[in-house]
Parts: sequence; structure tokens; C-alpha cells
Amino acid sequence: MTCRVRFAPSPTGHLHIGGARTALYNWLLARKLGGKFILRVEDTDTERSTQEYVDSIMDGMRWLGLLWDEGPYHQMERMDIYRAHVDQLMREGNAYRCYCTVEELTAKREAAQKAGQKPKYDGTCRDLNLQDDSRPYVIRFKAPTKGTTVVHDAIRGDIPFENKELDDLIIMRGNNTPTYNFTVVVDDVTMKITHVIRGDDHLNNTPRQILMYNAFNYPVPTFAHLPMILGSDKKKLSKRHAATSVVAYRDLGYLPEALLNYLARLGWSHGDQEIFSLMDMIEAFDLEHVGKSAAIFDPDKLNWVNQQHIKKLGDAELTHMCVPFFQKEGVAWDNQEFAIAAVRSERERAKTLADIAKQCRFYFVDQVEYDPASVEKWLTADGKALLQKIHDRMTQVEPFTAEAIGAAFKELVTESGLKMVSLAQPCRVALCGCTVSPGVYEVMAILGKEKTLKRLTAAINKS
RNA sequence: GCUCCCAUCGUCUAGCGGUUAGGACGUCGCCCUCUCAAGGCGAAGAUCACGGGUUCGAAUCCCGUUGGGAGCGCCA
Repeated sequence: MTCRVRFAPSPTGHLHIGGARTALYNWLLARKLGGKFILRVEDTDTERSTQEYVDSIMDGMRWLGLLWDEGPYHQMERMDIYRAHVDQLMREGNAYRCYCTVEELTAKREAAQKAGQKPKYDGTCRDLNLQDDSRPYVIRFKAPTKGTTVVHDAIRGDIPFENKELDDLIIMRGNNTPTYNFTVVVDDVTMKITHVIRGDDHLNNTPRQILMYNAFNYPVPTFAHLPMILGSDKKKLSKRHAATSVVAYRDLGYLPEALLNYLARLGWSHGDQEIFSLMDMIEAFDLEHVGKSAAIFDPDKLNWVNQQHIKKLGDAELTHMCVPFFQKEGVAWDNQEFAIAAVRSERERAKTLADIAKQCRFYFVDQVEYDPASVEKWLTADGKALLQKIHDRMTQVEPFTAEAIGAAFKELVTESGLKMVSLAQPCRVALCGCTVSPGVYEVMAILGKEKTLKRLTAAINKS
């Protein structure tokens, strides 16, 4: 049997970190086993589902590269299928009409809570066999009250549940739309899903779903419940801890492969390996090494992983990927070689693509933007006097390469009897506006003699 | 309240009866060095939540306790 997995988000929000990881694990398993990855939109909650979120979720998945082989299927377009399955259950006596009102149910639930009982449906309409079409009703699944249902979970092992703990859940609402625990079973069955990989908030729903598989006499898929992802305070991940939408990470300058790498390792391991390419992940991924406990999202480690992936890119490719971030900085260029050289010089100082663009700004501006503190410290009278010497010496350097510049610079240092820093720092401020940058020889070489001399002069004349 | 899940350095984790409990992020120090990074080296950091068992031997197996989380919707 070929592997068929699905990612089934409900379009009531953007694709978030947790959802992205669930999608990733499903996708990885499908790729590894040569199976199919199916996208299914669970939109039966018509109150909260929107097309904007459907689009947003798909955008997120496309950016990450988690492309689906089938779908998107929309549950709202599958009503006939659900209807037929409800009819079958009714026919076979595995479902019944319930005329209890929302008010009655709420009251019972509250009473049960108060009495310290588990607030489950009391079965009022279970054996009444009512057929009154004039009053509103819902349809409930008639679950067995005795016996044990065991969930075979690929991550947690066998988990037994007493059927008496479960109740008859609503499968069809008063407005004739089906509910989640029912549609998920019907869909997974009719879509021939072999592995259900989802968040462990669904673990408690699983036995009731298995009961429905049994009622239909359908084979039960393999289940795998993933632990939650938490914020730094061990609370549910929210906008306080991380971006709500994964596409926000794109805009922050993270590489999709890096985010995937980080997410893969958050809850799954492969020995001591930390850095994975997409191919590495597909080859190494397995459900056996998925952890059981919740994990805290760590932005610092994400940064490091992103940096590792940036390192693997070629200069030209990296420069190309930075283009949107340069645009955001208001930087444009006509000289591609110059841009690549700039990026090459800054890349190892960056955690994100946005960092690269920001740090490269100074190469492209006409007027250096000075950092006041740096100016105060280094563009002193003494500093300017040194800059004048540097300026004069640089006019003689030919060809204007980093190597030649370095040689000239060292001569100046020797002649002045000062330390290298005393010359390099004023020079750096003159060239870049601040005290942090690539090596000054390299910066000068990239800028070229003309711009270098111009910037040195500007700094000398700065009031 | 009831049911279920979970528990190894601050964080992600390795471990699947015998290890000086390993790696990574972060932190700190040293080296490199024109700054910052990167890189190299090193350090601190875990009584393996706690208490009982089983065993010659337990982070690993069993039971309990505590602590966290989830579910108990005409949400998904």
C-alpha cells in the first residue's frame, strides 16, 4: 500500500509555526516513502473560515516548498459524501436523531461540571428513535458504551481508552453541516489516508474516531501525534514568542530550507546532526525518532540554523535572494559585480538576508550615514589628521586591490608608530559610518579608489 | 472534576539495562585579528522531576507522587 498523508488545516488563521511543522512531517514522510501528500481544507466552520486564510496558508506552504500532490480538497464541496455516510450510519443503527436543545445541553454540561463529573452527553435521545421532522435536531453517533478502544500511536505506543469515558458526539449539526470528528474520518477513509500525522491536541479525539472507523468497517490508519510547540514561557506559542504566520519569516530574511531544518529538528532528531538539506531530511526522517514532549521555540537557534544555510549559498545566488531586502532598504544597483562583492564581504556577519541588505547599505549610498558615537570616538582632530595621511597614500596605490592597499596601510602604521586600530577605525568610520564592517582594505577595494578617496575627504572635512 | 499525554544541562536533543550521561544553540574565557563576525580551542551548565520497587547493575523496565499540557463544543 502506498503511503498517503494529508495536511488538513482549517482556514481560520494563517499558517503558523506548529502547522508548518505538522505539514513538514507529513510531507517528509510522503517524500521518503514515495507516497502522496494531500492538502485538505477543513472549512466546515463557516463562521470562521475565510478564503483569505486559505490563500494565506497555501502561500506559506508554497514558500516553504511543501507542495502538495493532491488537492486542495474543500470539505464544503464534499457534502454529498458526508450525507451518504450519515445515511449509512442511520440505516445501520449507528446514529440517531437528537432533539436536545443547545440550552438543555449547556445546562447539563454545567451541572455535570459542578457535580465533578465529566461533562459528556447523557444519552437522552439515544434510544428514543425519534423521527419528528417538524422540530430541529442533530445527528449523533451511537458509540459503544462498553469495551476498550486502543489507539496505536507510532510515537507513543498503544494507548487504551475505556469506551464508557466516551460519549455520543454530534456528527451532523442542526444546520445540516457535518462536524469535525466525523468529516475527518470520512475524508481520511475516502482519501485512503494511510498515516494520520497531527498535533497531539487530537489524541483524545482519536478513540472516538476509531469507533467510527469500526462502525463503517473501514481499516484504521496509522496515527502519529506530535507534541506541541511552546513559547519561551512554556505557554502556547503566540505572537509574543514568534511570528504568527510563517510568511513573516520570509519577510524577516529567513531561508525556507533553514526554517524547515529548524522545525524538523524541533521534536525530531537524527543522532547529532543539526544541519540538513531538504534531501538530507527526506532521507533521514522517520516517525520513530520524533520526540514525545513539547518543545520550546528558540529564535536564537533558528538564527544560527539560518546562518548555516546562508553559508552554503554561492555569492551570486545569495545576492539574488537578497534583492527584495535591498529594495526594502531603498537600494538599487546597475553593477551586478559590485553588488556581489558587497554581499560577499558582509555575508558571514549576517544571520538573515535582511541583515545582509542592511549591512551592505553603506556601499551604495552617496553620502555616508555616520553613527554619532563612532564619529565622536574616532573622527577626532587626530583621527582626521591620520585620515589625511591615509588619503594621500591611497592616491598612490595602484592597482587598487585589497592586497596593495594593505601593504600601503601597513607602511603607514609603521611610519606613524601607532597601532593598526588607530588608523583602521577612523578609516572605517569614514568609509562605512560606523565601527563595524568588513576589513577596511576589502571595503576600499570594493568601493574603488574614487569613492574611497571621496569618503576619506568627506570625513576629514566633516564638522 | 474526569480521561489521556508528557518529564535528561537555560533551550533543542542523543541515550533504547553496564557511558567519565554525548552533541547543538545560547552564555563565558582564550586564540586568530584593523572593528564586528566567522573559525579554532576550552569552561561553566543535568543529584537524568521526586519516591518506591525489579535487577548483580537503572536516565533506561514497573508502580506511585508531584509538576506541566491536552481533551471533555451544533470549533477544528
